[in-house]
Amino acid sequence: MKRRVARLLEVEQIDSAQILAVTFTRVAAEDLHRELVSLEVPGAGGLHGRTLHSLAMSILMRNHVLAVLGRTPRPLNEYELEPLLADLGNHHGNKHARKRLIRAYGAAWARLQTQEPGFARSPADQAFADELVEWLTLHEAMLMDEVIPHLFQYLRGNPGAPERAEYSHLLIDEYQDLNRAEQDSLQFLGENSSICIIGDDDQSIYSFRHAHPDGIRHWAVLHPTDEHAIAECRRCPTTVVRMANTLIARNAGRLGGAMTERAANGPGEVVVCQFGTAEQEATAVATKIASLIEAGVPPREIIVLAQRRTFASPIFHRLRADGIPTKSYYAESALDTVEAQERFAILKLLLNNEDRVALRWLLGRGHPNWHTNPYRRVLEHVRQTGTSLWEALTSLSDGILVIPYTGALVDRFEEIKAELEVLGASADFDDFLQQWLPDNPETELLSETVTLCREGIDNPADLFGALYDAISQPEVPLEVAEVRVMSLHKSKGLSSPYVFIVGCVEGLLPAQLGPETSPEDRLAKLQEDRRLFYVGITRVKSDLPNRTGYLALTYPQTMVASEAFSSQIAPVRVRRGIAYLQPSRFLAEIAPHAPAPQFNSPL
DNA sequence: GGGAGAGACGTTTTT
DNA sequence: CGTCTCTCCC
Repeated sequence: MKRRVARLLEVEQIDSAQILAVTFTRVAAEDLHRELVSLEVPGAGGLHGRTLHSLAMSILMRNHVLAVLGRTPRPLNEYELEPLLADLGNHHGNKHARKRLIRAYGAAWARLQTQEPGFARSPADQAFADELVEWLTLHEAMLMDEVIPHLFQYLRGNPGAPERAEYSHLLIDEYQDLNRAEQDSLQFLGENSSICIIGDDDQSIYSFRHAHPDGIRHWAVLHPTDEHAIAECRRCPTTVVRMANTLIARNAGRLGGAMTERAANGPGEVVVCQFGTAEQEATAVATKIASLIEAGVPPREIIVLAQRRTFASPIFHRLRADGIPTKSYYAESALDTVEAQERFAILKLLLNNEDRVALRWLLGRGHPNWHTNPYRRVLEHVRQTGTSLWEALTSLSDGILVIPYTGALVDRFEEIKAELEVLGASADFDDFLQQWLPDNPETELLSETVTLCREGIDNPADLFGALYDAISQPEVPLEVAEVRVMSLHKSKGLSSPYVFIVGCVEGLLPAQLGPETSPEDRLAKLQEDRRLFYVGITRVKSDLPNRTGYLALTYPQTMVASEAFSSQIAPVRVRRGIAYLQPSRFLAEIAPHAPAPQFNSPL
């Protein structure tokens, strides 16, 4: 991608404004920009990689699309989904089903690669969408996921949109991770351009957001294409390439064939080891990492991949305890506790009484059903009279307005209002901070974030802005110095000379599926999990001349049953609180090229 | 609105 | 296995 951009700029003399480079993540976008700058090609520094979401948002804002629809670009925080889900009511199915519907709506209802995006596929879907949009409109907010459906509708409905003719060259990275709505939106943006897509169907691992490998597989069938296959695996040791080839060969409909080994990389070292318990597994991994570091391996060259937090945490804590610099990518968000969420909501409401989502969250907080019924009554009044939520509640509180069965809600409102008054009366910013966020172990992470971004800030509005950015768009350091502990999903795009994959057990890799899952879905998910494992093992890098690459695949025989259940790992059987596990079938699949498994031995 | 009891759920993840 | 969610009833 980088080299193509360089060629367009340098050889073909294309204006950088005519080139659109789209990436899946913010990190990839920053990465691309950094690489382009380092190329020292004239104009390359002016080209920024963009995520599809940021591009969508700027197109929608530029064209006042949301304003015309009566929508407000106030994004919902993750935790603010709770009252929304409660208010939507269970005639749409249980909470789980409602979440799934929100996700499908965010994919513009194209759940499958073969489905055309843009319209609900059933009256039930449509009814759900109507209710969802009504709630969001009334609460003057939107879901992050709505950006794509809105972009798609805008581009489809406006054949004359300037954006459809803005670019002469489109470059799209990680194409296999895009769902149909995203693919089709990009198709509109590039309808008069040369399009270059980059991706690997064997690394498609985002079906939960309705991205399927068939998207990239069908590309060349639908568009005249000049294909460039990259067959040689330049990164991995030869043993790993062989393992990966036999593994992925079991998947159907693949675009490419086997990867070619690069003999110069050397065979590498692969270890497969079973442990009696998950605890022993964690200890062995941590011990091996400690000895590697002892031997002079820089911590940043070691990654530990765990598909569940429950496998990641003990290793992370053990390494930390040993004084080894370690970073967990499962790290908690500052808004993980209800207490922190409440502080954040109070701040939002203090800055804007009309922040209806914050107010709705605060009104329902702590109640099993979020006070759905009384809230619905108040909302009905707001809807009919066109007053604001804050005004309606103030009138109720003052007794000017009477709505039956809303007593508990009004009591709660008065508490909130009283707290806002106290905060509004604080003497100065320090006093305000003390009042707003008193010391509390439950809000410790939020306090830390406040400390981090407090510099130069002397009012609540700026504090909120800085906090919001710090929480929703955390800085990703370009250079890490630590051992990294992360999920297989997060590891995509990384490579490292030392890779540990822990918890390689059946029921996790591949994952357990619900009893209702259809045979086709089962097969599709099995193949996706196989790709996930494939992504994991191919993170190993031969870093010659020093290192030929090390991969450890480990799995426990038993683990604490409650942990297995709470992290959706299907045990073979459970006895006295202990879950018994079987090795991942993927280990059997790579067996022809992998070493024989060891038991309880040092790695 | 609250309590009791039955039943479902829990994960990975991007913007 | 432990907790949350849902339904039913008062």
